[in-house]
Parts: sequence; structure tokens; C-alpha cells
Amino acid sequence: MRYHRSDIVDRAIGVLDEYGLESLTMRRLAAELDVQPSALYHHVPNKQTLLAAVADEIVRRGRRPRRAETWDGRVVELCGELRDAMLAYRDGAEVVVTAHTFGLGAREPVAELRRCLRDAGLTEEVGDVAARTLLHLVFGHTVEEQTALQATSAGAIDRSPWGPTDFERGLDLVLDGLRCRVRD
Amino acid sequence: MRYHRSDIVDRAIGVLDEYGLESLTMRRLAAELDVQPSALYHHVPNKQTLLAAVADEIVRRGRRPRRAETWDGRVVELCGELRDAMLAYRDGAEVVVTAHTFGLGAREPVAELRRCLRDAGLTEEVGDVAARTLLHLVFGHTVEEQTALQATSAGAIDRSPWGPTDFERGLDLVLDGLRCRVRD
DNA sequence: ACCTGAACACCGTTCAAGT
DNA sequence: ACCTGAACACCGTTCAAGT
Repeated sequence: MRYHRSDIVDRAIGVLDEYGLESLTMRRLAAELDVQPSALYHHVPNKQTLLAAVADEIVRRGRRPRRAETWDGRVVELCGELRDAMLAYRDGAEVVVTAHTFGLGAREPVAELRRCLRDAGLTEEVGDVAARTLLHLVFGHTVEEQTALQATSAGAIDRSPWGPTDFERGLDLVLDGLRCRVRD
Repeated sequence: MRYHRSDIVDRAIGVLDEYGLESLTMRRLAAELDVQPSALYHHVPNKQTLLAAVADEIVRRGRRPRRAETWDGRVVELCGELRDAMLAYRDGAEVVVTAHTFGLGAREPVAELRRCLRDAGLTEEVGDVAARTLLHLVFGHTVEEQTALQATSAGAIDRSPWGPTDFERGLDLVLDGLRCRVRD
């Protein structure tokens, strides 16, 4: 039985979660699949593309049903889902953010955020700026949070400065600004 | 005449700006200084530390005199200065953000931001959350902006979606939320 | 103290050759 | 079509030896 692209991505996520991003090399992944490094290039054009696929899959696996009925409740839900998705795998935030930086993968969350803000009655311009702002917030916070979490679990620092509500508080700051504009 | 640490950092910024982050290798930098790669390790313990020093220097070179008299004007000034500092060198945003992610370098801007928000009368808690939120915003926006700018100058895309006021608009969103809290 | 030269243990990627 | 085996052109870092 031969491998498919999804097998490579699945195994890549396994290596990522178990050994971290710095250990996720093409050679290491190939060894894990009992295959020559060159064999991977029949399923994926290069490492960057593989990492983008990994990022997409991490985000996809974190999807949850929508519950909130207000637009701002939905924003909190969306951002929380994205954060949890990234935190679910070691170095997940790093991978997703890097992929997004290069314009690859993980485009679905920002699209959904934008739709949500448009439905709230914001202009296309304000909605787009707000969607990007919120995404930057979620990305920045989560990378920092995950770095701190992984540092503490490695025994480097004793306690992290992250309360469970720290994320929501940053979010609320932006939402306050948005709620003003919605009412206009 | 022997090299000093600052010579290595200066030259590293030169290589970064001219050839980009992917070309800034220890071996390339050594060649540029007409020295063996191993010689660099007498001035810097490893590449990560060197990049943190590069990040600090990029931020330091961007410093400008303070003019604003209101606290929110000062926040805009501070964030604008940091953005301009990172945009001044090729891949500058990437380098500064990465260093910050690993808890190295570029700690001064966030400290100044925090002082500014405390002086505005915010509680220590809200001020800290806000300072991090603003930093994430500046970092996220600027990395994206620089990637777009460098892509267009490489001829990949024709026009960028970044108006000159796009940055300030995202900032204003957060500032609106903060201004509400200051008045309480 | 600062640098050289050589080595160690890796990378991502390509490509002819096999099945 | 999918994989092997070998190679190419690199990395960061270490360390004995020189001056």
C-alpha cells in the first residue's frame, strides 16, 4: 500500500506534536514513514507547502459547531476556536502563523471572521480592518501563550502570567471599539 | 584591527537588508567579514543571540524624539515608531517579531507602552493586557505589510491592499476601547 | 584573546535508475 | 506512478592548533 498526501500530513502533525517544529525535517519525516527523503517529493512539492497543509489541517481539526447568536458572541467563539485549535498541538501556533505570513493556508478563519463582521452591519472597509486586527490579536497572543506554556512544562519557568481570561480581555478591548461603530 | 561584537551586528544588518533573512547565515556573514565561520563564535554565543542583537539594534536605530502630549497620541507615536523601525530594513519585522517570540530582545517598546498606559490612569491589569494587545497588533500588521511590500517590489503582485491609514485604523479600534475605560 | 582549519552531524532538494 | 540510492550544495557549531 502506497502513501497518500494526507498520510504525509498526518504523520507530519504526529512528529510535530511529539518532537516539536525544529525536529520536523523532511529527512526525519521520511524516516518515520520508512521511506527515502526523496519519496516525499512525489506527494508534496516542497517543505513550505507541506507546512501550509499541516497548518490547514490543524485549523480544520479544531472546528466546532457554532452556538452564539449575537455577532460579538460569534467573534469570541471564532477566535476562541482558532486559539484552541493552535494550542492543541505542540508548536501549532508557530506553524499556523508562519503559514499565514507567507499567504499560505489558514485562510478560512479570517474569511469567516470577515463575514461575521459584515453581517453585524459594519462597512466593508471597517470590517476588513477589524478582521485582520482580531486575527493578529489571536495569533500574537496564542504564540506567546504557547511559548510560555511549553517553557513551563519544560521546567524553565515556574508559573506563567496567563490567566484563563487574559485572552478574552484583549479581545474585549477590540470588541468595545467595534460595538461603538456598530451602533452608529 | 580585530572585530567587536557591534561590528558583527552591523554587518549582519547589512547582509539582512541587502540579501534577506534567508541569506543571513553564519557562514555567509563570516565570508562577508573575511573570516572563518568559527571566528564569529568568539563574539556571539550562537545565531539566535546574534539575531536578538540584530532585532534590538533595528529597534534602537528607529528611535525618535517624543512629541505627543496626550496619552493616546503617545501610543500612536510609539506604535508608529516601532512599525517604521521594522520597515526600515528588509525582513526587519520578521526578525524583531521572532526575537520577541523567544523572549529575547526588543523588550523596550512594550515597557514604554506599558508606562504610557499606566500614566493614562489604567489599572496595572488593564494596562498590561492593552500593552500586549497593541504590540501584537503592530507586529502582526507590520509583518503582513512588509511581506506584501516586498512581494510587490519583487513583481509578484501589482498593487498592495495597504493604504497609508490602514495601520492607524486598526490602532484606533483598540484605542476606542481603551478611551472608554480611561473615562471610568 | 582572537582566529584558522578541519571536522561533525546535520539540512532541503534533485535526478537517474529501478519496479 | 511511486520509490530507491546517491549526490549536490549547503547549514550551525565545536575544537585542537596556531599567533
